[in-house]
Amino acid sequence: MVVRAEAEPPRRSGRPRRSTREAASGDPRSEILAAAGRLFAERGVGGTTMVEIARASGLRQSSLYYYFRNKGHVLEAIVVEANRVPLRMIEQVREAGGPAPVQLYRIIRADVAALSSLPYDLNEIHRLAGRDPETFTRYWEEREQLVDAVTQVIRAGIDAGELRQMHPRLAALTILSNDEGTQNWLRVAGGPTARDASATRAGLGGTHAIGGFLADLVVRGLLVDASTIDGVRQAADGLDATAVLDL
Amino acid sequence: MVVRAEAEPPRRSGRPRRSTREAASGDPRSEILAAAGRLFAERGVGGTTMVEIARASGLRQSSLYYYFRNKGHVLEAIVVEANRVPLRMIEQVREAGGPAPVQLYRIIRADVAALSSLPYDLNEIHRLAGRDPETFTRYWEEREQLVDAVTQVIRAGIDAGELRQMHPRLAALTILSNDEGTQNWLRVAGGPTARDASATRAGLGGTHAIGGFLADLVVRGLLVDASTIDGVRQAADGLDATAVLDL
DNA sequence: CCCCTTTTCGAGCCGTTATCGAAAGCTGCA
DNA sequence: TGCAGCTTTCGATAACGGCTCGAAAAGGGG
Repeated sequence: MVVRAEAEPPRRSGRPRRSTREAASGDPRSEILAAAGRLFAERGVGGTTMVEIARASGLRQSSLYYYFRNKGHVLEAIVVEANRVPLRMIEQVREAGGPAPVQLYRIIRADVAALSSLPYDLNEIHRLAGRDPETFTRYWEEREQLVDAVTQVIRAGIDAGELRQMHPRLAALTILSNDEGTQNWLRVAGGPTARDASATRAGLGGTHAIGGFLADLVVRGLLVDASTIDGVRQAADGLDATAVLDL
Repeated sequence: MVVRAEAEPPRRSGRPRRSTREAASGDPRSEILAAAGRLFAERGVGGTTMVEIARASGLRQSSLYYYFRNKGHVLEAIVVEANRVPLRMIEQVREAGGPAPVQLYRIIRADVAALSSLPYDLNEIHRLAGRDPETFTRYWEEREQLVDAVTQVIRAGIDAGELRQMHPRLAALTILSNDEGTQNWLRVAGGPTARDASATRAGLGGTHAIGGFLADLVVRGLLVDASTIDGVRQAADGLDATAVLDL
């Protein structure tokens, strides 16, 4: 079986579709991804069948395999974005400069918001990607970059004497997994009763506020002088107000 | 279809098994759970089939349904323990008394260790339980108790003027999800390369050390006077050294 | 006009969950 | 002794999901 390459050379000829629906936009590959993304978000990866994805993109089930080797590869194509959004954000924050604690504060707050606004549950992805590292090489590479970036910010803070002495990578991993953990209960919302994120937000504040709480907590815990947290928060607020991070 | 009740009235008669293996211990129900537990731990829930569970407990696939309505109920029966272990631990810590920050410190450190030593990945459970709240009622109830308990500890700390002013439930949720997040990367170990928890521990310390790091970070972030963290840690160390928490 | 390439489809294989009815023991009672 | 009823196990099979395969249905170039 040969799978249609990602970078498309020729196009459009072939046997006509039985269903004409959704022939709208350009290439089928993107349409499949769009449809799959919607469905994964709605019902989770495990809860979505290839037949459903096919129907939603105007194809028959078996035609999907012309574009993707299997279901995992459909997911992979969607999910590279999951790490890229936070990566871009961190880059922007680092370029903006400023003291390490302020950078860290902004990173944490924005990361929580970014992860929470992903249509799918990052934990599900994380698990699936863990079970099939071959398919998800890109995912793991970019996650590693994420850890590296945060590690460097922390190291800089330690060197500048602003952050306490600690194992920078351990701290980075802890922070990132905290962000993911927070995303997780924002999504599941602490129980089956209030399942969607908006319900949680109503009770406890938006993702910005909740991310802010986490950032406050963590950065304060890392600071050499905890009392400087107020200045850090104000600086972060100022920067986030002016330079809107485009996610 | 009638499922054999959980509390067993009569027992043992019926058609003999084709395979005699594993007729060892008492009731089949426990044997199934034991086997399923092992397999879930080894290959994850999704990666384990009912045929495998059956074979491992000396039965045929269809016989499992005499004891459990479906695969989800097998999982549910195993997984109630997931919340009970931390619950018992928190109770012990609270009974031991002492300042709220110390209690919190001990709770966080022990929770990370407890979650990490679970044979299965709590995140997978969390997700499955979220998708099927009916089956997992007990799970959610006990998780709610967990949140409540931590909330109360925090509230006590605030009232005593030891912890900063904050939304106690928000803080409790954040802390618990951080523990879960930490468990998550301890398990997946930051990437597909070093997949088992021991590999991670080798690099960054045991679950006790990593839990300690998180506890340090979080409690310090919550303290009114961050400089008291050293006393808190020492108190916690002392208590954990003497009164060994039985998990 | 016919062959080649591209795209799509239908049929079907295989593995998994779950159901159903029957088989195979045991127990107790006529 | 024999048989009726209960409990436990099994085999067959339905339903469904992922994935493969070979062929059909176009368009384009010689």
